Amino acid sequence: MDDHSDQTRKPRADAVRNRERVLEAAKAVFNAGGPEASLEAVAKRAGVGIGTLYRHFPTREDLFEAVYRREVEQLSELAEHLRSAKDPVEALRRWLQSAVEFVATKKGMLAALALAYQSSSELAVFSMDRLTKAIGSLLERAVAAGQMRADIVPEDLLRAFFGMCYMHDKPGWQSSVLRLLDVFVDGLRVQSAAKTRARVAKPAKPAVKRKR
Amino acid sequence: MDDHSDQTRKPRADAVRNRERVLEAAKAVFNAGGPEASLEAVAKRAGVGIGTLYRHFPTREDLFEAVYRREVEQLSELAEHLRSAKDPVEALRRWLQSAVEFVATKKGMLAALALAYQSSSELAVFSMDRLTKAIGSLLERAVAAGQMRADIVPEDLLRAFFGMCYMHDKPGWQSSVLRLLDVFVDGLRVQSAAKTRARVAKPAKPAVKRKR
Amino acid sequence: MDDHSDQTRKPRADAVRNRERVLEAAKAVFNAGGPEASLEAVAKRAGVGIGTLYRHFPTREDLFEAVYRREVEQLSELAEHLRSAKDPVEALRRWLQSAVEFVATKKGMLAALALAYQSSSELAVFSMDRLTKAIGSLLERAVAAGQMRADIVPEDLLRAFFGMCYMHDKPGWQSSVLRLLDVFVDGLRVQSAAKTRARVAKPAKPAVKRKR
Amino acid sequence: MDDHSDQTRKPRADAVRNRERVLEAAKAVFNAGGPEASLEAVAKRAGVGIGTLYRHFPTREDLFEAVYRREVEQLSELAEHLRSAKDPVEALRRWLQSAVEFVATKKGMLAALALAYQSSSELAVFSMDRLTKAIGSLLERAVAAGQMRADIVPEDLLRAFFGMCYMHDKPGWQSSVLRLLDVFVDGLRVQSAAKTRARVAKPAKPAVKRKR
DNA sequence: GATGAATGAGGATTCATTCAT
DNA sequence: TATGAATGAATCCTCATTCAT
Repeated sequence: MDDHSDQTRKPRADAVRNRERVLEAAKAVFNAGGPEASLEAVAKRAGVGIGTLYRHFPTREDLFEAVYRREVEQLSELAEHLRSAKDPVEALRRWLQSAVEFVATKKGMLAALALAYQSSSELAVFSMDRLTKAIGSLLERAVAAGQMRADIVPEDLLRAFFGMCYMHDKPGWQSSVLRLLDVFVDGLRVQSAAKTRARVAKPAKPAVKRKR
Repeated sequence: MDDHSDQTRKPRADAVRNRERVLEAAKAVFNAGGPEASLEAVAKRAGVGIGTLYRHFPTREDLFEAVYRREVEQLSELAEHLRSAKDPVEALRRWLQSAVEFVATKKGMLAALALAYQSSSELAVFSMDRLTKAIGSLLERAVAAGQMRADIVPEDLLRAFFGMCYMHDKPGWQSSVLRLLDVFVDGLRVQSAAKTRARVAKPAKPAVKRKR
Repeated sequence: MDDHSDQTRKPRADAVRNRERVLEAAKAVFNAGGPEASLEAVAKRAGVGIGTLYRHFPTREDLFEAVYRREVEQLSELAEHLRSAKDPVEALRRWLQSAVEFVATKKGMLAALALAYQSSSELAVFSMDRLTKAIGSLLERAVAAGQMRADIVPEDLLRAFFGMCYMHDKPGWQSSVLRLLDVFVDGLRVQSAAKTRARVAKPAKPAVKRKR
Repeated sequence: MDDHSDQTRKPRADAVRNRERVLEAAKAVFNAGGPEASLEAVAKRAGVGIGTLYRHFPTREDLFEAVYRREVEQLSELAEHLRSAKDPVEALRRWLQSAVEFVATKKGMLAALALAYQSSSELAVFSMDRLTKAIGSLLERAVAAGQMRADIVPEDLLRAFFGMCYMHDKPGWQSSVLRLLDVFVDGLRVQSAAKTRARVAKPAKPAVKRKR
């Protein structure tokens, strides 16, 4: 085959390395300085020229995309694993807890979530969609099982989670958020048998009604 | 005291007027463009020279301070009014609800809260202190009455409230936040059969009354 | 009257000076480096900060405008003076000669003319219009007097003049252009019967054959 | 001669092909975007890597050279053909007319001519030399035949021609230039006494006919 | 006190050119 | 040889901030 028809020749080793470096640097820098951070700072931290950064990611959005998309996917996959858990309420609780961990580790996560709420870029739409579906599937199960109130939509939960995590600067924020999520999930539970009965007396199963 | 030694003599009329104008403009501009907004934009909107703005508020922080401090105080005072309410849990719930309203109206509020969490400026310290005390007093009563879990500190609540409000861009955010706060307060309640019964028994509609 | 209502307070002395400096520098720099020249080079040559340049002329076009508009007007006025000359052909010849001088002195002129032909900015339209009218009035008189061929429009003349001047780099270009314009005006003259006859006598029709 | 010492051995087939591609692309790109056009744009259009372009043409000038030299030669050869024409004045007129056509078709021509005047690169020197000789030979004949004024040098003519063509953007530029060249050649003709007399004779007001 | 001019640092972006593969 | 990645200089433009009037 002719060289010219070979569209995807082996990517050059240094190119791959640099791409990776830039991504790493971008995570760190966007984290520290927010999404407005200087691209030159990213390049410098990555140890590459600014031109190299631009070659790999022609626009700021492209860089965002590359940094955050995978993180969103991982969080989404986590939800899928948890769908097989026995207790649906606990599954949701665990997802939220794991998500906190996730945010703590791969901090870029937060920016991705913020993006999902604030912007309307392609990435934001993707993120919102993906996460909404992830939480939605967990929520739905719990509601269908009659263990959770039906008036909370996935977007609400996403907002709550995101919001609680958002200010993750102060030391100890993790335990604070974990406490809050705990309270929150408690609030979501359909309350005690008596309560439940009372509520069951009413129509019940409104979950199906949601547009889903 | 002699007039000449009086440091704060009659402030010139136009100076007062300009100060007010700048404050108004700053609220509007920071609201629209975030706290990074251009100070020249503020001056222009206020109809004064940039130099005038700087005379009144030598640093960006000073301007923030002047814009937001009063808003924080108002929110704090609200808590004091609610201390006299009968049901301490409902008092807290109502404070949170009112705070949402507050944020919806005087949007600068959010910036003030964000500041409280993120920065460590004088204003931030002041805000944090003030709001923590406000929420703390409500929380304390409810805990003391045995109606609320004791493992949540005021800072947690502040974070939860702030976080939930933070993404106030999408239309309908208010009702979303109100739903979430409702769930949250439910989660805060000490769960006892008696209480539950009581709830069902009594009219107890404050939360239910909202359109939900 | 209140300061606020005084829209055009006396322009600050240094501001005026700087504006003038920038204009001077711009003329020189655009001349040397063409219209693509760096604005920072202009600022540097003017001895002002780049910000100052931008304050006075927010866009590159604004600067062009300020630099060239007046030159075009002067050239136009020259045509008006010449309308009162006795011999219309000589008036046109003199205008062209003076224009060469003009170009030699205020070299920015050339750029203005180039602009008139190439771009379609407001300035270009203005220039084209103004110069077309200027030449047109001279041309018209000569044609009306039966001393000049009628198949040449002002735009043609403008192009000829502009073109001949365009390469004004080599030493001695002025005399070259003056010679050429002389030839050109000769060619514009209505040719006597005798000459015409002579020409017709010979075969020599290639030029006549063209659509003309 | 030994194959090994032969500096210009079989040029690799693809190398030849690429060279040609680059040249074609360069013509097109320089035409569209002027001589400042991006070399990467050229490479992209040629479908080769930027490195390949540089291998074939180490400097921008080299590329210019390769693109334009042949065009200049063609124009020069045209002059030689016309030397055998009967009427020397008409020969010159026809050369100029053909040159306009040439410029219209192979637009790169203009750039070559511009180069000849503005720069002093090797190519410019070559072009200037070649074209000066070409025009010079035609001019000389006409002057020698007593049909043309003797005070115009080849460089003058070149300048006139080049200048008139230079702004070849507007639609209809060709006919405008052809008209102008016609006038110009008329002006070059040696004028006779008889001619002048005749001129005064006619009153002629065709001026009114122009659209004005 | 008010004004707005001046300044320059900072950050985005584009390309010519060199070099590793 | 061909490729395209890497580099950084050059330029544009925006503001925060200081100062002359």
